[in-house]
Amino acid sequence: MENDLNSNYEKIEKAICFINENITSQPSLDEIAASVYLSPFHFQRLFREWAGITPKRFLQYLTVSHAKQLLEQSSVLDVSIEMGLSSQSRLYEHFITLEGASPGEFKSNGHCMVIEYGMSYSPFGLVFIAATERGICQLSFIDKQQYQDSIESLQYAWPNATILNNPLYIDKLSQKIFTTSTQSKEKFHLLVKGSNFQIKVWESLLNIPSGMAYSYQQVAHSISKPTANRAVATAISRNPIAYLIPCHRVIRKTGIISGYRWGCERKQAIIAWESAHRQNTTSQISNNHPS
DNA sequence: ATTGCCTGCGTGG
DNA sequence: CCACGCAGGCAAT
Repeated sequence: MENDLNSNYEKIEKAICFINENITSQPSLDEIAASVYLSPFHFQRLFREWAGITPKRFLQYLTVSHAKQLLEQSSVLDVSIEMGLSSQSRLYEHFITLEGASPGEFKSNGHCMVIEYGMSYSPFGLVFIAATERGICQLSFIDKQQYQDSIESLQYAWPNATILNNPLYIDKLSQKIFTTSTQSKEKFHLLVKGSNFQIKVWESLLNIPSGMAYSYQQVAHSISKPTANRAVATAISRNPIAYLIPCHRVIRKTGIISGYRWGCERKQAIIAWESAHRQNTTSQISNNHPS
Protein backbone atom coordinates (compact mmCIF):
# COMPACT_ATOMS: atom_id res chain seq x y z
CA MET A 1 0.00 0.00 0.00
CA GLU A 2 2.69 2.43 0.95
CA ASN A 3 4.84 1.07 -1.81
CA ASP A 4 2.02 1.77 -4.22
CA LEU A 5 2.00 5.35 -3.14
CA ASN A 6 5.64 5.69 -3.94
CA SER A 7 5.66 3.83 -7.23
CA ASN A 8 2.59 5.81 -8.25
CA TYR A 9 4.50 8.98 -7.71
CA GLU A 10 7.43 7.72 -9.71
CA LYS A 11 5.13 7.16 -12.66
CA ILE A 12 3.65 10.61 -12.28
CA GLU A 13 7.08 12.14 -12.24
CA LYS A 14 8.15 10.27 -15.34
CA ALA A 15 5.00 11.37 -17.12
CA ILE A 16 5.65 15.01 -16.23
CA CYS A 17 9.19 14.61 -17.46
CA PHE A 18 7.93 13.31 -20.78
CA ILE A 19 5.45 16.17 -21.08
CA ASN A 20 8.14 18.76 -20.40
CA GLU A 21 10.44 17.28 -23.00
CA ASN A 22 7.74 17.15 -25.64
CA ILE A 23 5.87 20.29 -24.76
CA THR A 24 6.06 21.74 -28.26
CA SER A 25 4.55 18.70 -29.96
CA GLN A 26 1.51 18.57 -27.64
CA PRO A 27 1.61 14.86 -26.86
CA SER A 28 -1.68 12.97 -26.63
CA LEU A 29 -2.83 11.10 -23.55
CA ASP A 30 -2.04 7.82 -25.24
CA GLU A 31 1.48 8.91 -25.99
CA ILE A 32 2.05 10.02 -22.43
CA ALA A 33 0.64 6.77 -21.10
CA ALA A 34 2.97 4.87 -23.40
CA SER A 35 5.94 6.86 -22.13
CA VAL A 36 5.45 5.36 -18.67
CA TYR A 37 4.64 1.93 -20.09
CA LEU A 38 0.98 1.95 -19.12
CA SER A 39 -2.17 1.34 -21.09
CA PRO A 40 -4.39 4.41 -21.41
CA PHE A 41 -6.82 2.68 -19.08
CA HIS A 42 -4.30 2.19 -16.30
CA PHE A 43 -3.02 5.67 -16.86
CA GLN A 44 -6.49 7.03 -16.16
CA ARG A 45 -6.78 4.93 -13.05
CA LEU A 46 -3.39 6.01 -11.78
CA PHE A 47 -4.35 9.66 -11.94
CA ARG A 48 -7.73 9.16 -10.37
CA GLU A 49 -6.12 7.40 -7.45
CA TRP A 50 -3.29 9.80 -7.03
CA ALA A 51 -4.86 13.19 -7.66
CA GLY A 52 -8.58 12.51 -7.71
CA ILE A 53 -8.89 13.96 -11.19
CA THR A 54 -8.62 12.78 -14.77
CA PRO A 55 -5.31 12.95 -16.58
CA LYS A 56 -6.77 15.42 -19.02
CA ARG A 57 -7.47 17.91 -16.29
CA PHE A 58 -4.17 17.16 -14.65
CA LEU A 59 -2.43 18.13 -17.89
CA GLN A 60 -4.19 21.46 -17.83
CA TYR A 61 -2.83 22.09 -14.37
CA LEU A 62 0.65 21.72 -15.79
CA THR A 63 0.38 24.43 -18.41
CA VAL A 64 1.90 27.88 -18.12
CA SER A 65 -1.48 29.48 -18.59
CA HIS A 66 -2.74 27.69 -15.50
CA ALA A 67 0.32 28.83 -13.58
CA LYS A 68 -0.42 32.39 -14.66
CA GLN A 69 -3.95 32.01 -13.38
CA LEU A 70 -2.60 31.01 -9.99
CA LEU A 71 -0.43 34.12 -9.95
CA GLU A 72 -3.38 36.33 -10.81
CA GLN A 73 -5.50 34.81 -8.10
CA SER A 74 -2.87 35.57 -5.53
CA SER A 75 -2.72 39.22 -6.49
CA VAL A 76 -6.45 39.38 -5.93
CA LEU A 77 -5.84 37.69 -2.60
CA ASP A 78 -3.45 40.44 -1.53
CA VAL A 79 -6.25 42.91 -1.94
CA SER A 80 -8.72 40.85 0.05
CA ILE A 81 -6.27 40.56 2.92
CA GLU A 82 -5.96 44.34 2.98
CA MET A 83 -9.71 44.53 3.16
CA GLY A 84 -9.77 42.19 6.13
CA LEU A 85 -11.24 39.25 4.32
CA SER A 86 -9.66 35.86 4.51
CA SER A 87 -9.22 33.37 1.77
CA GLN A 88 -11.81 30.66 1.85
CA SER A 89 -9.25 27.95 1.39
CA ARG A 90 -7.52 29.06 4.56
CA LEU A 91 -9.66 26.89 6.76
CA TYR A 92 -8.44 23.72 5.10
CA GLU A 93 -4.78 24.19 5.72
CA HIS A 94 -2.40 23.19 8.40
CA PHE A 95 -1.74 25.78 11.02
CA ILE A 96 1.98 26.26 10.96
CA THR A 97 4.18 28.27 13.29
CA LEU A 98 7.83 28.89 12.70
CA GLU A 99 10.57 29.48 15.18
CA GLY A 100 13.77 30.82 13.74
CA ALA A 101 17.12 31.21 15.34
CA SER A 102 20.54 32.30 14.26
CA PRO A 103 23.26 29.65 14.11
CA GLY A 104 24.91 31.13 17.19
CA GLU A 105 21.88 30.61 19.34
CA PHE A 106 22.14 26.87 18.94
CA LYS A 107 25.76 26.67 19.91
CA SER A 108 24.91 27.25 23.53
CA ASN A 109 21.97 24.92 23.97
CA GLY A 110 22.30 22.57 21.04
CA HIS A 111 24.05 19.91 23.07
CA CYS A 112 21.00 19.01 25.11
CA MET A 113 18.86 18.63 22.01
CA VAL A 114 17.52 15.31 20.84
CA ILE A 115 16.53 14.97 17.21
CA GLU A 116 14.46 12.05 16.01
CA TYR A 117 14.62 11.19 12.35
CA GLY A 118 13.31 8.71 9.86
CA MET A 119 12.08 8.03 6.37
CA SER A 120 8.52 7.74 5.16
CA TYR A 121 6.36 7.73 2.07
CA SER A 122 4.45 10.73 0.81
CA PRO A 123 2.32 11.38 -2.26
CA PHE A 124 5.47 12.91 -3.74
CA GLY A 125 7.89 10.11 -3.06
CA LEU A 126 10.12 9.25 -0.13
CA VAL A 127 10.67 11.88 2.53
CA PHE A 128 13.33 12.29 5.18
CA ILE A 129 12.00 14.01 8.28
CA ALA A 130 13.70 15.14 11.47
CA ALA A 131 12.09 16.67 14.53
CA THR A 132 12.94 17.82 18.03
CA GLU A 133 10.65 18.51 20.93
CA ARG A 134 10.67 22.11 19.81
CA GLY A 135 9.57 21.36 16.29
CA ILE A 136 10.25 19.86 12.91
CA CYS A 137 13.70 20.86 11.74
CA GLN A 138 14.12 19.00 8.47
CA LEU A 139 11.93 17.68 5.69
CA SER A 140 13.34 16.71 2.35
CA PHE A 141 12.43 14.53 -0.58
CA ILE A 142 14.99 11.83 -1.17
CA ASP A 143 15.50 8.53 -2.84
CA LYS A 144 16.56 5.42 -0.99
CA GLN A 145 20.25 5.80 -1.75
CA GLN A 146 20.31 9.26 -0.19
CA TYR A 147 19.12 8.08 3.20
CA GLN A 148 22.58 7.62 4.73
CA ASP A 149 23.74 10.98 3.38
CA SER A 150 20.66 12.61 4.89
CA ILE A 151 21.52 11.24 8.31
CA GLU A 152 25.07 12.49 8.03
CA SER A 153 24.09 15.94 6.92
CA LEU A 154 21.54 16.12 9.71
CA GLN A 155 24.27 15.46 12.25
CA TYR A 156 26.51 17.94 10.47
CA ALA A 157 23.82 20.63 10.62
CA TRP A 158 23.26 20.03 14.35
CA PRO A 159 26.67 18.97 15.60
CA ASN A 160 25.82 19.08 19.29
CA ALA A 161 22.54 17.24 19.08
CA THR A 162 21.89 13.59 19.76
CA ILE A 163 20.14 12.07 16.79
CA LEU A 164 17.92 9.01 17.07
CA ASN A 165 16.20 6.89 14.49
CA ASN A 166 12.49 6.61 15.24
CA PRO A 167 10.73 5.19 12.19
CA LEU A 168 7.32 4.78 13.77
CA TYR A 169 7.10 8.30 15.09
CA ILE A 170 8.32 9.81 11.84
CA ASP A 171 5.91 7.71 9.83
CA LYS A 172 2.99 8.91 11.93
CA LEU A 173 4.16 12.48 11.59
CA SER A 174 4.40 12.07 7.85
CA GLN A 175 0.84 10.76 7.66
CA LYS A 176 -0.38 13.86 9.47
CA ILE A 177 1.60 16.20 7.27
CA PHE A 178 0.40 14.74 4.00
CA THR A 179 -3.18 13.96 4.92
CA THR A 180 -5.83 14.96 2.43
CA SER A 181 -8.59 14.95 5.00
CA THR A 182 -10.09 18.37 5.57
CA GLN A 183 -11.24 17.32 9.03
CA SER A 184 -8.00 16.56 10.76
CA LYS A 185 -5.69 19.40 9.93
CA GLU A 186 -2.99 19.59 12.53
CA LYS A 187 -0.89 22.28 14.07
CA PHE A 188 2.81 22.06 13.34
CA HIS A 189 5.70 23.89 14.83
CA LEU A 190 8.89 24.29 12.86
CA LEU A 191 12.37 24.97 14.15
CA VAL A 192 14.79 26.40 11.64
CA LYS A 193 18.26 27.85 11.53
CA GLY A 194 18.94 30.75 9.23
CA SER A 195 19.86 34.38 8.76
CA ASN A 196 17.33 37.07 9.58
CA PHE A 197 16.61 37.52 5.94
CA GLN A 198 16.07 33.83 5.31
CA ILE A 199 13.73 33.48 8.27
CA LYS A 200 11.70 36.43 7.08
CA VAL A 201 11.36 34.94 3.63
CA TRP A 202 10.43 31.48 4.90
CA GLU A 203 7.86 32.99 7.25
CA SER A 204 6.22 34.89 4.45
CA LEU A 205 5.87 31.69 2.44
CA LEU A 206 3.52 30.36 5.11
CA ASN A 207 0.97 32.94 4.01
CA ILE A 208 0.59 31.54 0.52
CA PRO A 209 -2.54 29.39 0.51
CA SER A 210 -2.52 25.90 -0.87
CA GLY A 211 -3.39 25.78 -4.54
CA MET A 212 -2.06 29.27 -5.23
CA ALA A 213 1.24 30.68 -6.36
CA TYR A 214 3.32 33.80 -5.84
CA SER A 215 6.07 35.10 -8.05
CA TYR A 216 9.48 35.69 -6.51
CA GLN A 217 8.75 39.37 -6.95
CA GLN A 218 5.52 39.15 -4.97
CA VAL A 219 7.33 37.47 -2.12
CA ALA A 220 9.94 40.23 -2.23
CA HIS A 221 7.13 42.78 -1.97
CA SER A 222 5.59 40.94 0.94
CA ILE A 223 8.73 41.39 3.01
CA SER A 224 9.02 45.05 1.97
CA LYS A 225 12.08 44.50 -0.22
CA PRO A 226 10.48 45.00 -3.61
CA THR A 227 13.70 44.80 -5.60
CA ALA A 228 15.23 41.83 -3.82
CA ASN A 229 13.60 39.15 -5.91
CA ARG A 230 16.83 37.35 -6.68
CA ALA A 231 17.95 37.40 -3.09
CA VAL A 232 14.54 36.04 -2.19
CA ALA A 233 15.07 33.22 -4.64
CA THR A 234 18.38 32.22 -3.09
CA ALA A 235 16.85 32.33 0.36
CA ILE A 236 14.00 30.12 -0.81
CA SER A 237 16.46 27.70 -2.32
CA ARG A 238 17.84 27.07 1.17
CA ASN A 239 14.46 26.07 2.59
CA PRO A 240 15.13 23.23 5.03
CA ILE A 241 11.51 22.11 5.35
CA ALA A 242 9.94 21.08 2.09
CA TYR A 243 6.19 21.18 1.66
CA LEU A 244 5.36 22.67 5.08
CA ILE A 245 7.28 25.77 4.17
CA PRO A 246 5.64 25.89 0.76
CA CYS A 247 8.49 27.06 -1.42
CA HIS A 248 6.88 25.09 -4.24
CA ARG A 249 4.22 27.82 -4.39
CA VAL A 250 6.71 30.37 -5.65
CA ILE A 251 7.18 30.36 -9.41
CA ARG A 252 8.45 32.64 -12.14
CA LYS A 253 6.26 35.53 -13.12
CA THR A 254 6.08 34.15 -16.66
CA GLY A 255 4.33 31.02 -15.39
CA ILE A 256 7.37 28.85 -16.01
CA ILE A 257 8.03 26.47 -13.16
CA SER A 258 11.76 26.34 -12.78
CA GLY A 259 14.08 25.71 -9.94
CA TYR A 260 13.23 23.32 -7.18
CA ARG A 261 15.77 21.79 -4.91
CA TRP A 262 14.01 18.47 -5.14
CA GLY A 263 13.37 18.56 -8.88
CA CYS A 264 11.17 20.70 -11.10
CA GLU A 265 8.90 17.78 -11.89
CA ARG A 266 8.17 17.33 -8.22
CA LYS A 267 7.35 21.01 -7.90
CA GLN A 268 4.96 20.73 -10.84
CA ALA A 269 3.42 17.61 -9.35
CA ILE A 270 2.78 19.30 -6.01
CA ILE A 271 1.29 22.39 -7.61
CA ALA A 272 -1.01 20.35 -9.82
CA TRP A 273 -1.95 18.09 -6.92
CA GLU A 274 -2.82 21.06 -4.74
CA SER A 275 -4.85 22.57 -7.54
CA ALA A 276 -6.74 19.32 -7.88
CA HIS A 277 -7.47 19.21 -4.17
CA ARG A 278 -8.52 22.83 -4.04
CA GLN A 279 -11.32 22.08 -6.46
CA ASN A 280 -12.83 19.77 -3.86
CA THR A 281 -12.96 22.41 -1.14
CA THR A 282 -13.93 25.60 -2.94
CA SER A 283 -17.62 24.90 -2.54
CA GLN A 284 -17.34 25.42 1.20
CA ILE A 285 -16.92 28.99 2.29
CA SER A 286 -15.75 30.51 5.54
CA ASN A 287 -15.79 34.09 6.71
CA ASN A 288 -13.55 33.49 9.66
CA HIS A 289 -10.53 35.64 9.88
CA PRO A 290 -7.57 34.18 11.75
CA SER A 291 -6.75 36.70 14.44
C1' DA B 1 7.82 29.06 -25.76
C1' DT B 2 12.76 30.21 -26.04
C1' DT B 3 16.66 33.26 -26.04
C1' DG B 4 19.71 36.72 -24.33
C1' DC B 5 20.69 40.65 -21.84
C1' DC B 6 19.91 43.16 -17.75
C1' DT B 7 19.24 43.81 -12.82
C1' DG B 8 19.84 44.11 -7.47
C1' DC B 9 21.05 41.97 -3.44
C1' DG B 10 22.35 38.70 0.41
C1' DT B 11 26.18 35.76 1.34
C1' DG B 12 30.78 34.37 2.41
C1' DG B 13 35.39 35.22 2.29
C1' DC C 1 34.71 45.73 2.97
C1' DC C 2 34.31 43.59 -1.96
C1' DA C 3 33.46 40.19 -5.29
C1' DC C 4 30.37 36.52 -6.60
C1' DG C 5 26.62 34.16 -8.35
C1' DC C 6 21.83 33.48 -8.18
C1' DA C 7 15.12 28.68 -7.85
C1' DG C 8 14.42 36.34 -11.55
C1' DG C 9 12.48 39.73 -14.92
C1' DC C 10 11.83 41.56 -19.22
C1' DA C 11 11.82 42.43 -24.07
C1' DA C 12 12.48 40.69 -28.39
C1' DT C 13 11.56 36.92 -31.52
